[in-house]
Amino acid sequence: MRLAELSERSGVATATIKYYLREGLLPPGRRVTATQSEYGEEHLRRLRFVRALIQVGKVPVATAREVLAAVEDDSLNQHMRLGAATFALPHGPDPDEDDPATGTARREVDGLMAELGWSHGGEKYGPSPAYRMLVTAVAALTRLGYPSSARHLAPYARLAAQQAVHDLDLVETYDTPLEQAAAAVTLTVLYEPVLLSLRRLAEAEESRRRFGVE
Amino acid sequence: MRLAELSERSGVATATIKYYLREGLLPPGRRVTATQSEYGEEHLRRLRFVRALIQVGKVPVATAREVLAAVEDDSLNQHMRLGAATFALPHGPDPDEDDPATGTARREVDGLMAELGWSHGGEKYGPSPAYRMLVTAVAALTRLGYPSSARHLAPYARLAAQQAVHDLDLVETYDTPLEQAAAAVTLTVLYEPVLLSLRRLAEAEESRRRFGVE
DNA sequence: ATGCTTAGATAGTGCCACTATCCAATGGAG
DNA sequence: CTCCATTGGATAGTGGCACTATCTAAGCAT
Repeated sequence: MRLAELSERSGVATATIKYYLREGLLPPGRRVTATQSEYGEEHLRRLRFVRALIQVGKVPVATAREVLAAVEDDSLNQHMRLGAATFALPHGPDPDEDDPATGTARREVDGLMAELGWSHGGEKYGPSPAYRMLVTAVAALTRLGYPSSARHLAPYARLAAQQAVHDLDLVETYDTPLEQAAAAVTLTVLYEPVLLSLRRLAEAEESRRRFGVE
Repeated sequence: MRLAELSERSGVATATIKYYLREGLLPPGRRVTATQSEYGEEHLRRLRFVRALIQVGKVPVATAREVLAAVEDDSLNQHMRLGAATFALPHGPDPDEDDPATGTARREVDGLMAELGWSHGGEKYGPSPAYRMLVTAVAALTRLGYPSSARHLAPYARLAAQQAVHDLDLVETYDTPLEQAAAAVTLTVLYEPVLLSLRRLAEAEESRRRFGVE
């Protein structure tokens, strides 16, 4: 298949595919002549994955490249590989250490982690992006005076733990480490909008139940 | 308090505050002279809220304005007010109706909604943004060959319902409709990074448990 | 009275994800 | 065998967005 067909079947403009090739999100095709390359089904699949990461998962192009590299890095063991992929994911601004609310937030988060027996997720490489993201968000809530103590967060954390069990069950249905790593990234990135919208729908339902006319 | 102090106490540059005033995210201060205005604690609070929406919640400026308008629109009843606020929130690209995967996704989502007894969330105003977001995300998963049937999604939906119960419990701790609406937006927008990072931390924990070398 | 601050207007910046244009080299249609 | 559409590759341009910088006239503070 040549560029035009790849574009046709993926719904991505040829100029954009060239851009992704330049950026290293797609491997080059098999060179046939000086001006033609041949692309296979694997390119199509990869292109769809990249598109989903960028459009649905809102992952920046540069980040997508790092995530894909981590997924395919076979110098890592499986736990590290999954970690590397999720470490590269977008995670918002770092905590503002000048703000006293950050200190408060950190103590609550640390308390929560301890209560649940979770590790900070990054003894070797510093706190994980997810941990920093959590501290930032909790600090913002704290500044606004909304409840964000370990006690308030614990029920949500327990629900998250149940999500994670489902997530990893699904990952383990795949056979090869590479497929597993790809599945883990998909689960983390593409399931996020799914879970988010499910929660919003559930909130609407619950709101109708409590406040709804009708 | 004058502009400089508002900037000082919020950590937001004066130029940015002027920008927010121009964009209607902040009400103008009380005019003291032709070139001075006085701002109060309420401005500070509002500014912090706006900042949190934009920086932590990644809500575009134009969208933040709409959300704030909906929260303060007292021509709506409470359920509608909460709905209007969340309708305005960012929700990604609309489903691609040309793609057969979208049809498949829609059927699964509709089946799931029926199974749970949820309404589509928008009989009067068309499908809700959350519903469209869910269809888009499920279609993307479908195209990539990942499981996204109603059967797979149901456990996550049930967890979302539990989150929603906690969410609305918290909303109901506030007395006035306005505070409740503000709390609902905060919960939807600012809790999202919290839940997201909790899930990622839980995944890391579960991954360590299953794959981890210690 | 004089230097700092402010409101308000306008223009510029930096980043990002594309998108458009060119060129030389094919390659397939007739 | 000729000729036009397509390709890879290089480079430059676009549009959206969230600021950010500059300027001016008018106070206020000392």
